[in-house]
Amino acid sequence: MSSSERAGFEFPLPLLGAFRSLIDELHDTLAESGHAEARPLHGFALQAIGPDDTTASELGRRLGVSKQAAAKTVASLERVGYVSREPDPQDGRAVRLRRTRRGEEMLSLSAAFFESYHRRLAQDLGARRLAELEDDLEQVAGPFGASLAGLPGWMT
Amino acid sequence: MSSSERAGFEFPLPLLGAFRSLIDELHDTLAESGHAEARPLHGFALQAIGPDDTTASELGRRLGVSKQAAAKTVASLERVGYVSREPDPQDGRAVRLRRTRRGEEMLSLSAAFFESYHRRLAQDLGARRLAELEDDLEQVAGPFGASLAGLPGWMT
DNA sequence: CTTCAATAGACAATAGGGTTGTCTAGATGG
DNA sequence: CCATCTAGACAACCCTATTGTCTATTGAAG
Repeated sequence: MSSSERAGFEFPLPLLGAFRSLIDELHDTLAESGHAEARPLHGFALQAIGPDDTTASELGRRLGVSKQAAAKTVASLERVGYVSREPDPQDGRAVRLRRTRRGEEMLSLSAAFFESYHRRLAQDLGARRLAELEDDLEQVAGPFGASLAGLPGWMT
Repeated sequence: MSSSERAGFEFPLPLLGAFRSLIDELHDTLAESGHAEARPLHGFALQAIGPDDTTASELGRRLGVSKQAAAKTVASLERVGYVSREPDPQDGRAVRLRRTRRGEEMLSLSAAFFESYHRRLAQDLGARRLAELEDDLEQVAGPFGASLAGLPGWMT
């Protein structure tokens, strides 16, 4: 019944708020587990890199940013020890990126947090409501559901 | 039944994706209505300014950023003609910000878009599902539901 | 084998937006 | 009247994004 009172105006902010509170909570948890330097972008970039080797250019394409921007993200990842860079034996131009053990650990901790968060939601909302929430969100998100191309700077 | 298959991992992206696709669609619509220069930040800032006069410092407090950052946002708003600046007759230090007619028009167009988007969702999801979606999102968002303090730069 | 287009990545310049620190002018209360 | 607070301007600096330019290497076509 609350929705009949709600204006269309009030729909977007909770979407963003839910995302932010979720990610903020994740990084609080990560910080308590020895990953205080982790930034939200790191997790997304590490996932985009994937379990196998990649190049900075390819990462840029996956994230939808320029290769220069990707290179800077990689520099940040390397600085905190989440990614290693080694020359490509096959291609003299390329530098192969690989997630380090610490990078993998960060992703594992994130996955564990998301699972726990998910279980908490199932308790708070009920399994059916959570299932419907996820279905509806995917429908609303559409093809953007899995991309975060050029998020920083997107508002401005 | 799809949620039983879903990992906790897959929850955050649709939240962000839904928000982005919504805002992107809004700005496509705005661009077609003669507001091509409008940026997402403008809408949020104009709403924070409110229908009455405000100062840049107050805007900074409302958005949760420094007054210098707010001043730059105001400069951007003034550049595209969404806000006017006039000296405060009561307070010699202050500069009163006021939304211009064009700023109000941008907000009206946005409101109309959100209403239309909302109606479309009600059709696609059904009124009950939409109501539940909104309730659940607000619960998940928690106190962050209405704030966008320091969004740019938050990821990094 | 040589030439030439495409690619990886580095470097520089530029554009924003964020922050803190400093400064002046005006408001305010003891 | 003076001490303190506030608004806003200005500067310096950090960070990320962009485009443009450059070298080195690859790979394919002549």
